Amino acid sequence: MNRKLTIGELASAAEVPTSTVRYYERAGLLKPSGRSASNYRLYSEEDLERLRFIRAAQATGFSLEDVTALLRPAPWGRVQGLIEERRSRVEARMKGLRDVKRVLGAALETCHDHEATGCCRVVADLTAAPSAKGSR
Amino acid sequence: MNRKLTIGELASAAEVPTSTVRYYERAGLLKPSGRSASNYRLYSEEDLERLRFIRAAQATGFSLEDVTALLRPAPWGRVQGLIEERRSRVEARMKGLRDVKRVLGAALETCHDHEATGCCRVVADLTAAPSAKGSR
DNA sequence: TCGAACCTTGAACTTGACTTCAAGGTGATT
DNA sequence: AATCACCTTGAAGTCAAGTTCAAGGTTCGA
Repeated sequence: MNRKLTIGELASAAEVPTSTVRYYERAGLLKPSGRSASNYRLYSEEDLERLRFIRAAQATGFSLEDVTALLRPAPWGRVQGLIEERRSRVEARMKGLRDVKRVLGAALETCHDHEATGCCRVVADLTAAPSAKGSR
Repeated sequence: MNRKLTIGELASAAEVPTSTVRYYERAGLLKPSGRSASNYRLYSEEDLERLRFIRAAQATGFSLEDVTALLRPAPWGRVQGLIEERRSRVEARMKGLRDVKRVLGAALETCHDHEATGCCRVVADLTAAPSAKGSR
């Protein structure tokens, strides 16, 4: 039990190419927890979870540098602040996504409205400018 | 009223460099709605909204190609399907973000727990592997 | 009428995130 | 003992998304 994975096993479990895993290692994001007698990289289940986290964070718009910061162990005391900061960045992204979703929903309605015209120029009202209003 | 904006005005309203605006034009994402007598680009409020949308979508992990697709007017009939597809991509990102958020929350707790150790290795339990569970 | 702060184009450069290549070693099967 | 699918390293190549550069034209306040 608790078997170690080779790079290929890890990679296919997380659905990333092995080349990417090696790249993440170069980038300091994911080090194998060991090496086999024949110098093969060996990874633990935690490494797999870490890799999955990297991909999840990245897929939602964080750069690898961001992810590095997200994953970096920090001396207690700073941790709380860091996490708060990280959470607020996530919040900001969520807001962005909600905007995008709203636009898509609105688009659907609008399209439906003038279905007759045969065409629809999505996205008329959008992110609702946060400041500087006056016209209209 | 309904004044047209120069590229600089547009850019500062949306907080992007003018070079980026020109780049988006090259990329086919945002064309000025007109030109001045002296060949300056001129943009409408709608262009500004479009630009803001581009940035919002992009900030949440969509590539410019994705955004192009999101914004492309489509013949009615295909629109509905396209929007559904786009919405599901947004949903996927939201889910990813929720995972990241959860991890950060968990991290905070964990840190708090062994505050005494002086250090915290964030992210032990993560995206909760969708399949292949058995250990632990 | 001058200078500062804008605008134009095209082309070259940069950065992040990978991918591909070359030249080999390893390990399981036949 | 061979073959094939894995693994190793280092270096080079690629692609998206900008940024920067060079060489000029424009607009506006002093």
